[in-house]
Amino acid sequence: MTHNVYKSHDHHACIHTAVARAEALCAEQGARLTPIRQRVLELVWANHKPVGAYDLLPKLAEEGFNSAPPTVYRALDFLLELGLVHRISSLNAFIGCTHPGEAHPSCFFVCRACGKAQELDPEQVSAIARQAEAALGVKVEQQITELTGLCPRCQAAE
Amino acid sequence: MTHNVYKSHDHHACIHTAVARAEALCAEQGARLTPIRQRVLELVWANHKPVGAYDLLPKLAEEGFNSAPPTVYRALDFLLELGLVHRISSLNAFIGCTHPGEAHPSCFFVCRACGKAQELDPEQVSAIARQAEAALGVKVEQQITELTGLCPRCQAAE
DNA sequence: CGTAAAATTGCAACATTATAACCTAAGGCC
DNA sequence: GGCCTTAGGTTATAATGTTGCAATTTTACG
Repeated sequence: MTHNVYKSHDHHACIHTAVARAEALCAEQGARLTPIRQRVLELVWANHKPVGAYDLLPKLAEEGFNSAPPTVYRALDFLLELGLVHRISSLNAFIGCTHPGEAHPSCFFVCRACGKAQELDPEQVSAIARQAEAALGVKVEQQITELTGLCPRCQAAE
Repeated sequence: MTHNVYKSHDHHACIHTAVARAEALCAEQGARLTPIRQRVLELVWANHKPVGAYDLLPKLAEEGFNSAPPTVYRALDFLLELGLVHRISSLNAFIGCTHPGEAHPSCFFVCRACGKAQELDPEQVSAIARQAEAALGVKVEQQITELTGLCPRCQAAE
């Protein structure tokens, strides 16, 4: 686990790092990190909380970007494709990936009180896939794990 | 793993068992398995494929049940509450639980070709929760794991 | 029983999330 | 420049899920 979002940290650096990694990955893959795509990535990284596609629309509009649903979904699809963001299915929301570039399952803990999401070590999650493959003969192509509960701070606050 | 949905089996028995377990669980908990709720459970168990809420509406209508969205969502909420069905978030769909009554995380493999879903042993999934709790100090309340890929039959067919 | 409270259902409208279809504009390449 | 591919703009619509309230049924209990 590279980082713990429930501890205080220089969040500006998180955003900066995410953009730098995106630029590097796009250069490597011959993909274009256009202004809309970059801005959507930054907005997804605005805090460590999963963000809905429709939450992004007004923010893009404020900044003079086009902001119809297809615009933001296309940007999100692009970022998902490159592994720069993950989708949290149980929330219909999106969150920045902390280690893009390496193929890995999506595995998050989301605090139900403060909403912050922490990406988890995918090793154990991959083990589930390997076991399913061994037990059933299936071939796993994608997998997600989503945990919900209370982060340390919100447990204390209750 | 109690059962492998990718092998041929007497599926009529699956439905029958599911209803019998539901009746027992409701009796135990003082909950009411009304006609709508029972029929929704049966329809969810119609095959081993996750079913969307809106897929159920016309089937209920055919049989003379009321079939507005709230009707089916209320029935599904009831069944979820008792752990008789699980929700597959990545598909916006619902599927019968193979071992209701025991609190356990939702963990499924879904074949992207035939659509059949197999519930998996939750032990490894619970281990992920325990590790997250140890590493981050969080308290896990709910968790889901969803694997996608190809079942043995569909691998052979490709 | 009989009545009050609780649970369930019917119903209409609406909110949220996501996609389709079709066209225009911009960038890459010979 | 001319051609192709990718990206973005625009409108409409599909798919999924919820709210609020009234009517009804069931249960609890004296």
